[in-house]
Amino acid sequence: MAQTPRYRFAPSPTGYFHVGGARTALYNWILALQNNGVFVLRIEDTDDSRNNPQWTKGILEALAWLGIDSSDSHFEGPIFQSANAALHVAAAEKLFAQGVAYYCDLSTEDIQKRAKDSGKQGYDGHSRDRGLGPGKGRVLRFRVPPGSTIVQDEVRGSVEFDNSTIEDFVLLRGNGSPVFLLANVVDDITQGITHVVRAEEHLPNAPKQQMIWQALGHQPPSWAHVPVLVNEQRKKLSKRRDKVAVEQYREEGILAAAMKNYLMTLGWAPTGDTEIVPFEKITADFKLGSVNHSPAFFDIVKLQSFNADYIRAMPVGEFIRACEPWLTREKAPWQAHDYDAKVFAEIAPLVQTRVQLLQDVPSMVDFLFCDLPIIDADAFTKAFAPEWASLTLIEIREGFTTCEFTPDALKAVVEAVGEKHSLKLGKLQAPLRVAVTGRSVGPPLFEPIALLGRDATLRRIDIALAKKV
RNA sequence: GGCCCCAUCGUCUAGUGGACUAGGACACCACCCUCUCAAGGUGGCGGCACGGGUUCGAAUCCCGUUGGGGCUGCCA
Repeated sequence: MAQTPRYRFAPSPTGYFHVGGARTALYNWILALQNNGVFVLRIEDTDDSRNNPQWTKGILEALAWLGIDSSDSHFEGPIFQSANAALHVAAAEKLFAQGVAYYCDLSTEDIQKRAKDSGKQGYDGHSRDRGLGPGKGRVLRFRVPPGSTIVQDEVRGSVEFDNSTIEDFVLLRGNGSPVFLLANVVDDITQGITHVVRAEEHLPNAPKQQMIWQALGHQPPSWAHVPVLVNEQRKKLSKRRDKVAVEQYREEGILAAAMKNYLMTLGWAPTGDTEIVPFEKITADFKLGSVNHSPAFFDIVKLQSFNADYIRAMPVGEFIRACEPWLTREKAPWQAHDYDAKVFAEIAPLVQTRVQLLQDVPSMVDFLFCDLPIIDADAFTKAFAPEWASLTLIEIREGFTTCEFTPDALKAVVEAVGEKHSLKLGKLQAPLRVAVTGRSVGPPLFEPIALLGRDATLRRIDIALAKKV
């Protein structure tokens, strides 16, 4: 008797894939995995002029990046809503035939005028009993019955709506096309959806849609409205104002695992005192009933912290592979033929603990692959300000010409110069670091210098000294 | 305005009437470690919106106030 639970994620392809959408998709996906159900991906591409196939492709790619795609047997789709237009219209006609819906010929302006005259907001049911048939410019409206509608919500409990506060809403536009409210329900019915898990902004739609389900002769699904994600102003995340594109975070070098983990800590938390946990634990622990009721701030700083944690936890080999797109693409700050994967592999462990985003990697190693380092002027000035700077660097250069070119030997040379001048290594290395790497901060110095080789190192020191004098 | 939802450190959360001196994480600060920067370690700062109930006992239950949010389209 227990039927397979069927969840769905139904984005409309009107822009970049939103992190809030990703979170909703994740919830549905996890629930489907957990209950051995099905995750239906439905692209709601009906008639909106904003739709574009490019966005659909983006959604598919972003979901796949998060591990949600047809390679898993729980996945079904994508189904395109536009392909089912005939079913939507048929359902509308059925509702009209039943008398549950009626046509109305009032224009938006007419309705506004009537509302203004009567002092009441919204549509007043003017055409309820006018017996109008279908016609050009006429919309089909749902006849909201008296009484009240109770929505049983898995995260909020039961929510009651007084039907008198719900106006007779539109089902079919004047041009005959179905609106979201209808198309969404008809698709859910025909696709056998049993659980609707979506963002809280849809809660006011739930009573209307529940009435459509019932009028069409079906048991409504189990509803769950999860809190929205907000920005620092506590407003719902918007594509216009906020940085919400999943694709963009991916481009910056956020790891899918970090994104998934972080998203799941918004409005919910895994059991125990640790929030960075394997996805398997999240899948095992997650419960709709324990989802928070209030909006959550999407904190990019914390996301990045999660990401840094995930980066550090990677085996080095995996880290090196993950960095590759940022090192070999045309955006890399060096000539392709100057890049040496072997050299990068050598210092990779040193950069791994120093980046939050994969896109931060190139600037940490560029001095190894560019002919000459990109000198940071401020850092240079500051490093060479002390009177001992040039003097000690000349002595270090002396040592470098003859010493063994290994990290330990190089360090010994610098330490010896330091002892002679009573300077700590921390201070003394500053001019050397800027001369060789162009910056005052970066990975430990002597390993990269050894990698760079004697000739290149001496040349950089000479150039810095010449510039100074 | 109307309808609906919500309210624990700055932020994300744990907490489901006694184990709460309210726990963890991010951020911030200090110290330790250290060739810079990180990482790591230790410690610190910081919260139950307010007012009434109920109860032997309330962050937890009820009511009110205040504050925030969502919706209010022939968008989805």
